[in-house]
Amino acid sequence: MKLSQGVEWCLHAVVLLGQLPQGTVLPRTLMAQHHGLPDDYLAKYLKQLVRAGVLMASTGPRGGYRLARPAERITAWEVIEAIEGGQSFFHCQEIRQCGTGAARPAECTEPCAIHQMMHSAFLTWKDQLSQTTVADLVQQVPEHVRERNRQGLLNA
Amino acid sequence: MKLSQGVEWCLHAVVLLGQLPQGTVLPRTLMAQHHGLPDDYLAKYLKQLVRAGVLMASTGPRGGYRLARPAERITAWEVIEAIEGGQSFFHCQEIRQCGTGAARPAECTEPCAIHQMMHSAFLTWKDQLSQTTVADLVQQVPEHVRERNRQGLLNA
DNA sequence: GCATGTCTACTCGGATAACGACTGTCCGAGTGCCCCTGG
DNA sequence: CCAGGGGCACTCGGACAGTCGTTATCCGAGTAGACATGC
Repeated sequence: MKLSQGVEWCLHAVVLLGQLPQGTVLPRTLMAQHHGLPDDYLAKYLKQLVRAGVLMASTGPRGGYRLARPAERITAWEVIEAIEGGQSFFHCQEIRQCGTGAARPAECTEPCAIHQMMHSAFLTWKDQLSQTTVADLVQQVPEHVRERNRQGLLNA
Repeated sequence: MKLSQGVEWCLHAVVLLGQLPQGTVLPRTLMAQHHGLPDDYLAKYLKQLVRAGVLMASTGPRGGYRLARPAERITAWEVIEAIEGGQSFFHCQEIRQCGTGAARPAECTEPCAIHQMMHSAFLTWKDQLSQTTVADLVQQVPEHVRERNRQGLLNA
């Protein structure tokens, strides 16, 4: 099992936007070149971020993507949710109710122990990612790198 | 992203073995019938549990699978690790070192913020599953269900 | 000089192939038990 | 009646197709700005 690489790309894209002055619009081409990513394929994922309300897109000259909200109010989980769908990666098939040892529906009023454990672990994972904002990630980028990125992107 | 269904099957299989007297050997056919699973396909996953040292297999008449250790000393994570590989589901591609905005290797002595966050969340997930043993899961199965399973499987 | 209309270049969005992993199935290898046979 | 050997049924293990999701790519729709033109 592995996450789509789009998760990494989108997180980097959002962090990149978070390094620029609030409201800055960045064309996809620049983003892709900055990280050495295929422009067309990156579009597939950024589109999903727009749908999820994380980014806003504008077309035409001087168009591009910008953060839909201040970086402090966008969590890493929102980005992952937009790409991966946000549902638990464990899907209980209720096999306890199948086969010769099937439990009766009356005995299955609540999820089985395995389901509960997996769901609990997933919530822990999700919660941890929900507590990290894009602003937190931006702050961990060294200042001189941020400055270099601003110079490279705003003057382009 | 989703976990292989083999994870669910194997967890149920291990919990089922944990309900029987210690050292009980159960043929795969019975296991599959008990949960209504395809026997041949289940083999694919149980094999991996044997390789990982979670189960022990014996062939021939009266053969089958049994727990390699007492249920108290087998964790849920071990089962998942045997099926899914145990590595983090986030693979950092170091795209910060690619493209026009590439960081120099000297600036990348430690993982990037995104990598650190994802890895930390993964460890939390993994640790939580490592703290749950098969015995814990067995105890959450209602006693009358356990008794019914014992009757159904040992007398077969 | 200014307003207006058109035209061009730029940007995002949706639709369409190629690849790989998970899913599903088959047959062969090995082993322990049972039964038959001979003493 | 007992010991030994052969046969058989049972079980796991590895190898081979099918299906779905991720990956990768292309082209079209729409828009904002710039330029030329007429007043």
